[in-house]
Amino acid sequence: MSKKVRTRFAPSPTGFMHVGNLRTALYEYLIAKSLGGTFVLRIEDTDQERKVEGAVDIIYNTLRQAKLIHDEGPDIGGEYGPYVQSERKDLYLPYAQKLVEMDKAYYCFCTKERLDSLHNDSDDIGGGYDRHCRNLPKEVVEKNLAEGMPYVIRQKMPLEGSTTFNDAVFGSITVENSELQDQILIKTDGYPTYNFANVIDDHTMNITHVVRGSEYLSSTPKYNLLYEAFGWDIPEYVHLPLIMGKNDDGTVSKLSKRHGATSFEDLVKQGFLPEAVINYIALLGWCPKDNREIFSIEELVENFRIDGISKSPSIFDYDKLEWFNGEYIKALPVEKFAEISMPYFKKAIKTKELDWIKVASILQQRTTKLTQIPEKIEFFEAQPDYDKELFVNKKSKTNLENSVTMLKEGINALNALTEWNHDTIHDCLIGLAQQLEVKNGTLMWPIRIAASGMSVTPGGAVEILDILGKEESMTRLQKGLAKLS
RNA sequence: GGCUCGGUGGUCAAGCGGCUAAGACACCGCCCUUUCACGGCGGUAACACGGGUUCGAUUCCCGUCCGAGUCACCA
Repeated sequence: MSKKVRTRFAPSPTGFMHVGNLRTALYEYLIAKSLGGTFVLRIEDTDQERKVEGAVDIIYNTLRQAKLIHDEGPDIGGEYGPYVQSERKDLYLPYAQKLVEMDKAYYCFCTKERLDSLHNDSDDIGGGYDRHCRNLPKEVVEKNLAEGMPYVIRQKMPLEGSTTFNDAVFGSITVENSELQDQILIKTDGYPTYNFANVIDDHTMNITHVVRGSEYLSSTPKYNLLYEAFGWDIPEYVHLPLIMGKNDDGTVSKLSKRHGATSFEDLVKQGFLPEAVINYIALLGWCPKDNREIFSIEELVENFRIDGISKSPSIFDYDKLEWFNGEYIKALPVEKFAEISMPYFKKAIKTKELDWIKVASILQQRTTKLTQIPEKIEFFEAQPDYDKELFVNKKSKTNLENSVTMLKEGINALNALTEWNHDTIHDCLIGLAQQLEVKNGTLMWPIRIAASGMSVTPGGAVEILDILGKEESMTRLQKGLAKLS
């Protein structure tokens, strides 16, 4: 109850933001903010071989778009910097050496080749390191070191006993120490491994809640042993259930490329709104007591509770995401919707000058993904070559014969209009239907078909004529009439 | 394979010893309607299995089965 809550998001700059990662970031943010704490961004780039150019910018951009604003980080600083592990490189070795002094770690001079053969020899999986260097005489170690022989530093796991730790979502977990590998702490290149750097950084940065995917559950005892060796307080562990994808054969596995878009950027590219993505993944593994579904990031902060996190893995459901996206799209002011849709409008409409607000207003209620837009409106740009059978519709009571009449009458009536807008067109057509003593659909159907050339359109006949303008409308209606005669 | 974790409809999930086992997505039907959609109403569909504990188990314990994660000089 004493310490101020601090969580950290510690991604590796791999070049894209997996939704599982993003969800971890989200929960870290929510835990910190819901408890009045601090959210820290730390870049874990200890793997020099996997460095990707521009990857850090992707992290910043994603966090910004997702509205997960960090309080400390490489770009804004803070009192626990530096926040990039490669810039902290010199920090780790002394801790590892201290562990060696305490006999909790040791130098290992085994070559890559020896390790490889070790893995190959053991036919059953799980051979691991044979602890070859665990008890090298001190003189040998010093001699090797003096000769500049490459080395790693390994953690010296207890051979007996067991280690128990507590997790906020999974509860108490006990593992036999004999199961634990003498994992590497410092690599040959001098960089710490992820596991080691994590412990050192989390402690020196005063992190109170270690939040991460449940794939780390089995390595957590090793962390505990490290904390205990140093005599440090053990943080609160919060392991999150994994996000899975459904395979074609019905099995499930960790969400990956073959399941569809898995990165935040890809999702956005596919026409999903950042808010919708965040809202959806927030509910993947967490549930409020009242089972509400629509949450802004601020509302999530208000309602988030760690005990609402579930243990079982969940499958990423693109259908449900799409539903969320539709809800968010519908909730947008039409001007805003028009603005974010503009790139998609332009993709379909290259020459015509349309009233974008009107286009947006007929699209907004029926769009669940922005990428659906172009195909829905391309008929405004150019009419597709349609079959005259489209004029036949049972429900509207239209056929090839009466469509001719409807079109003729419609053209005459519309032609007489001096003002061309939604209301005048609407009143004109509705009035005409009454006058002809036919149901609205019987008149509207052929007109909509002639105007669009499509059986399914966003908006009805009136909206389409309005957007098309009088001149283009009349041309299309005449063409439709010609097609029928 | 060892170890660890998990198992409520197709999916996300509520439930935390007693309920006709919620809700949402998807699917189906009806209504609304100038198409589609939106919206409204309704429907199909679940406690993996076997033992205990208990007056009573979806809920607690054990076993089985199934699934996942992990066993790297990757994070």
